[in-house]
Amino acid sequence: MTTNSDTQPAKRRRMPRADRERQMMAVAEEVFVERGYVATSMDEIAERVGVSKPMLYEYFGSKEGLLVACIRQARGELFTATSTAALAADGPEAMLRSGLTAYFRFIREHGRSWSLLRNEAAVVGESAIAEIEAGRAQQSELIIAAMTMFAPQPPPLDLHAAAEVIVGGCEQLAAWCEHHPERSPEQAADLVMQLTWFGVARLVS
Amino acid sequence: MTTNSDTQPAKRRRMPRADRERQMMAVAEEVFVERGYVATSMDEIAERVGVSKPMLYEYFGSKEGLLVACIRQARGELFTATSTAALAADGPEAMLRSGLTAYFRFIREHGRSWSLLRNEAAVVGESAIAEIEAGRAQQSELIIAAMTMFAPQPPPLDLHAAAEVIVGGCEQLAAWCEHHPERSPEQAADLVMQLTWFGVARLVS
DNA sequence: CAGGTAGGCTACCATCAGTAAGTTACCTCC
DNA sequence: GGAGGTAACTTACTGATGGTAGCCTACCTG
Repeated sequence: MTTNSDTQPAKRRRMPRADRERQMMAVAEEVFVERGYVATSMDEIAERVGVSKPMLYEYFGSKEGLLVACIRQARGELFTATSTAALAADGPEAMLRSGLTAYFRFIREHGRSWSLLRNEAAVVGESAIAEIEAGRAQQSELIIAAMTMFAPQPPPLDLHAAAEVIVGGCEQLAAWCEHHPERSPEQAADLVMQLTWFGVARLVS
Repeated sequence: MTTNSDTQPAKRRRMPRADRERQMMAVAEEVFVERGYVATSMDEIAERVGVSKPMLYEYFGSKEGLLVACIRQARGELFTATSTAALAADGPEAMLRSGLTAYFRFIREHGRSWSLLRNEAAVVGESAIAEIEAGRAQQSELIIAAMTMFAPQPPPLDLHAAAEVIVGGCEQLAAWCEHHPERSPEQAADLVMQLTWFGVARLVS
């Protein structure tokens, strides 16, 4: 059952490291989401990949390392989505709105895996938390950069703090939206704009 | 070493269940914060309490149960702090500001344990996440209640969403403030007010 | 002081993260 | 087309740890 040996060509083939790593991460993300980090065993991931456990350790070092790799990839995708959207807009208000919209769209599409990875990270220890925090910092700095782009003076410390509030607020709002699917990503972005734009505009005026 | 039997009076004494539970939770919170949830063993908690492992299972059912109990207690304390502060103020703006200030003060004082418990929760599975979410919902409903108190019509759905944003934003800002100790709880509360009050006021007008 | 009960213990199991040491498919270079 | 090096891969194990079964005993009540 595990090895599909009914047709001879499907024998487990060797695979270049990069490909195998991608495959492992895809399977790992799936299983982590399905079972949760603690309840997931490395043996199960290995079995689903069709490979033996030491390979996972060869490539990712530890269970935590595997989780961190999954998080890092997800965060890279999220950052690509938001920064692309933001940079395509003109003017600070449009940039913030575009970035927010892209954010809520991304979360809606990758919602399950994203929230799981975000949540499960903390249990692991230092490195996974650090990875999550790095993701938030990335989003926060994107906001700061976009806002500062039109207000050349160095950003006030309050802008950093405000960016943190927005990032945290969006995260929570995205989670809330999962239970309120009638709210579209655009509406969510609009609400954050209505709630905070007045305050942000004053900081970058 | 484990049993301090050098002086005869210090023999391990039996203790009523409620007291023992409190003691266990205090020790567990300490160890969870110190090591992180995954790296903490029930044997270690039991040893520090001065009791054997099955007692922990007798009282809390599982490692997860113990964590959930710790989180629930912390969340109760936080809610007491914020709701007391908010209800002592008059007028929606003062209420929100008081609640926020109390929140950031509480986090600053119980910061380590709070963030750890919050973070570590997710790794466990359903019930710990649920506990954390319940805490956020509690704060969010407090905000809604305080705002609605002066705007008798039923709260618009946007107010719910806005409350979620504020709760999430405060959480993130509190974490950020740990790395920026020059910012006082009052300043943090003030920043959130400046950033969001305009938007909130429009919802409850 | 009998004796019930709640608090407590020892000793164990099953699972799972992580590792050591060996095997083999595939590619390269003669 | 074969030698042989290397990277992919395996089997078989260990130690730690969450969780449990079954027994013991301190303390209180009568």
